[in-house]
Amino acid sequence: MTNSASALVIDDHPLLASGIADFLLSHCGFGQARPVSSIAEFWAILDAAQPPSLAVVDFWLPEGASLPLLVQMKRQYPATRLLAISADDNAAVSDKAREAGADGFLHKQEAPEIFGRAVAALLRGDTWFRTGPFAVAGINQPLKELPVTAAELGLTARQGQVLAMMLKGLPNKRIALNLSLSEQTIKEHVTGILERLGARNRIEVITMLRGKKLEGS
Amino acid sequence: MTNSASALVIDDHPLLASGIADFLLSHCGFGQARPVSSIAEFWAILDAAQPPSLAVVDFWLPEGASLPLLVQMKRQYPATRLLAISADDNAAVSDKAREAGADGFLHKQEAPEIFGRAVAALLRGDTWFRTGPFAVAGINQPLKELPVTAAELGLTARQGQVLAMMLKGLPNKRIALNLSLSEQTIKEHVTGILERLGARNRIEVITMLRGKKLEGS
DNA sequence: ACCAACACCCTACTACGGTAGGGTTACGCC
DNA sequence: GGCGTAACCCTACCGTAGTAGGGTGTTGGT
Repeated sequence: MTNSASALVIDDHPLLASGIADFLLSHCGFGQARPVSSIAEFWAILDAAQPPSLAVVDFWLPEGASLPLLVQMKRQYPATRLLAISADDNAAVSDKAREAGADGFLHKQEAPEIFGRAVAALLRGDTWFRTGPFAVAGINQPLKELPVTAAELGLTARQGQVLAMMLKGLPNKRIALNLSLSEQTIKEHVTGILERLGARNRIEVITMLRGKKLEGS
Repeated sequence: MTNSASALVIDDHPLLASGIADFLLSHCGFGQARPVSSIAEFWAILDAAQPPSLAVVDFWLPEGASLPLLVQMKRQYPATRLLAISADDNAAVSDKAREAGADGFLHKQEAPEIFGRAVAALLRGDTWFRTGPFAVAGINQPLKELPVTAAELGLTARQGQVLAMMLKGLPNKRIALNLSLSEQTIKEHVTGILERLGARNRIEVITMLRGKKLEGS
């Protein structure tokens, strides 16, 4: 074919967008591959030029902008193949992308070889979504959690242990059993934790420490 | 200088590692820049060759492996400059990296130009950590949250509204005020939600839906 | 020897969360 | 019309969460 494929790669990490664009040029036979890192730039290029054969879209664009972007792309440029990419291995993310109109989805941590195969599949008109044991995974995938020590929060060792179980959603009674203490003692530790963290109840603590994980389980 | 700099780039996203390595070669005057995407490969290369001038380390390596990696690198190859990179703009992450021995830290979404400046600073022997208003930001940064609709969870519209406030940590009384309903009605909606999601209490719901965000605020 | 901090125990109380049972209105469907 | 469902209200009950107040023993610092 004389007409080589063109691509637009949008990711808020410019280095990754460049890396992918380079890969498309050097390994996938693309004649043009342009990396962009902002939504505005993305639409500006589309307005000014021919729609590309392929658009690679980061799923986690700031403010959840990727889903509406996919929807609008599908509506406005149905000929452009849409490949969504994401850093986390969550089946729900893949489903969301497909619902929004993506023709394919894969993880950023895939080997370049796999990436190339997915791109080829999309250009052929096929789709590319993982199925199998992976897709069964339910609501909750291991999220990345920043480790925090009890000391960093100004808590004693015991309070740290109690807090760790609180964050798992355990009620006082079960925490007491786990630590072989009376429920009352747990309540006092909880009161201490609330005071220290400036929370009114355990629920505020949980929402406040979302995404953190106490060191030592 | 006749001796050009060498680098080792570790990131579990091969395309990003390659992108960064290419950038070091083409824009930062590096004579060698090797991308790797697994810990094992990383140490294997270090064992077999001269320690590089620079190691670029993704903060969110699987299983939280990056912090121990930084610590051991600092101990074993103190001459190698360590640059940690991360996708999220959380001050706590930067602090953690510094504590673990990194000489610099920056976000993946930084412009390549900034990235180049940070690399240059590290090679000079300087450090590179952001300070300023950014660093003041406390415990919680906006996390990426996968949007979910009430319908997807099998909930009615009202239950969805109640659930959204539950996930913010609001008590029934305040939810009732916000919706101009009696507290009792809220309790019934909560009971319905618990039943539908198979949870025993609201805390289980919150931990179960960690990282999700109900659509429509 | 003394004091402060921590950890542990107790009783007693208030407030919030959640369930059960019973009742009203409004909407859409067969 | 009759039916189901969702939404709204009420009283009543029970279990958990959290506070207050008072007590014991241990540890580490001055």
